[in-house]
Amino acid sequence: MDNTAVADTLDRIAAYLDLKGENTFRVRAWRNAARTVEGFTVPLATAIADGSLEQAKGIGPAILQVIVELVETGRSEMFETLREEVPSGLVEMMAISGLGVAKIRQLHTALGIETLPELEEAARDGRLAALPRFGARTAEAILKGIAFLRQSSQLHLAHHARDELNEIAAALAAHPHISAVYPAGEVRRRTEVVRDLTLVAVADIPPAELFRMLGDLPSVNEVTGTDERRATLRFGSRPPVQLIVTPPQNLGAVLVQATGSAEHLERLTSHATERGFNLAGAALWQGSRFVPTPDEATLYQALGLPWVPPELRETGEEIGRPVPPLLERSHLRGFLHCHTSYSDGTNTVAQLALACRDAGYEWIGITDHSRAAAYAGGMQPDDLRRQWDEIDEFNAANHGILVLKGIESDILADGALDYPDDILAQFDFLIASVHSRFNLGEAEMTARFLRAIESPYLTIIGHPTGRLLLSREGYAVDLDAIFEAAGKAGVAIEINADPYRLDLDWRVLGRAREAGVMISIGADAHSVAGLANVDFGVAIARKGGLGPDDILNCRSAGDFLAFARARRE
DNA sequence: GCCGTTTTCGGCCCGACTGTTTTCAGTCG
Repeated sequence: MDNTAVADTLDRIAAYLDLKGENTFRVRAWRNAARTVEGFTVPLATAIADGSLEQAKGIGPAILQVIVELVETGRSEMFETLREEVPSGLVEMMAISGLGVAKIRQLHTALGIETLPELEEAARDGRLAALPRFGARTAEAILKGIAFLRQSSQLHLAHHARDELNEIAAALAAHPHISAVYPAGEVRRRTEVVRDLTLVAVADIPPAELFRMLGDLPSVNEVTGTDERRATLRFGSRPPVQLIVTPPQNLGAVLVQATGSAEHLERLTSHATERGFNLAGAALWQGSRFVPTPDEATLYQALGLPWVPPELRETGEEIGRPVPPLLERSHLRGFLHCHTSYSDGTNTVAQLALACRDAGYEWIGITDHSRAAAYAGGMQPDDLRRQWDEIDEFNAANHGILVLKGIESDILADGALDYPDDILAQFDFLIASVHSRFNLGEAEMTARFLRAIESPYLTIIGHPTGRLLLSREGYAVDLDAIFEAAGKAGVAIEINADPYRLDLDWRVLGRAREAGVMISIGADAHSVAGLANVDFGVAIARKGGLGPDDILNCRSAGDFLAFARARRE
């Protein structure tokens, strides 16, 4: 079992214990252990062997034993027992906003509710609202929550979808008749959520024959919906994957069509038709002449068009336009937005800094939570002084990366930042984010941001809408008003690269740029493993058409500091 | 369940809002 699966299982154990009414600190211990496991950048088997797992904070004998069992055998006695004791529907209900374990337990005991459909029925027929401390509004909120959950369950977060596809692609690539496998669809276009998992395989035998052979593999549960070149495969309990098979001479045409979007393809097809081509099937034809397209560039070229990077294939308007210079990971010189063990991260300043150095960054901005974020171990003034001393000491030792002193300050309800100015003045830069009071009206929320922007110490606005993909809508806020104010004030706005956020949305990046806003890529890393988030931030910037000149992290440390200081003078 | 020590138990993450009550339990970040 890999690290992610182990972390998921630990979280699930925590949920079961919680639902059983266990001590909350015991529950929290399992949740914390899941976060610790996520923070490991080496496979857990390695961490078990070299003793580093045992040494890790939050991993005691009981949890260690379960992790070892999971890694070695893929299952856990404790987990299996819990799974039999607690109905799985109750765990699903924990994802409904407004429903916590206490209420779920009450529903279970009082009404015998064990599944989402049963919950929905009780919310509709009035039984739920009649319970003590429930009511009509709660029933309403739960129905909305169920609807949201249903919708979300059809979708995958980008990083989950990518991991699924990569694993299956690797397995398929080992097949003797498959020479290459490419992720396609939304995963390749780097959308923030993904509906369909699509792979393109290049094979040297007819698709039907290949599908038959794949169907005989023990890891493949099901091959369905077969037409002449596509089938839906199910590997074990994983979500279904659409596999499209092509000979090498049509790879370009097939990959373009498998990648989409529908709007891009529609425009591309009509462009082809106007020029006497036909792109409807699995290949490109010019009249009755077959046009080989061994890669995508050949296809676009045949149609007299520049190749379009997959991230930009959305509205169709990108066709025929020159491709703008797009951001690449290698352009980034600075790493921004990370949490250390001073607040809710799992690694030290030095561990994060050295990992960033090894990943090729020149500088890193440390941004732990400010004091109002008590739930996340927000920093008291004493903590700040200790961290600043630690950073000074680290920088004095010349480790080959510069550490900057930052903070992720809460934006309080009235728009004030979370420390007095004399403390704010001592940071090299500031990220400021909203972490509470989400349900102000749009006008009040917007005013809150505008007031924060007035502070000369603010450098970057963090995760501007507060959305959590597939679990929480962003709060109501006038983004364009914020763009305008930030652009004028010289305040940057973050693309939060946490794959659960990806906030700003790529669809609004063009408007931010037009308003003169600098964009920063904020990893929101809570461990060394979180450094990998940056890849998602880069993808979102590219989808929004942004290049290195638009991105604050592409500056040298000196230029970044000058950007922050310019506001204070 | 884990941690840390003035070690083998006591403390661990807390403050504010929401919908329900009519004083507060439950949820959230």
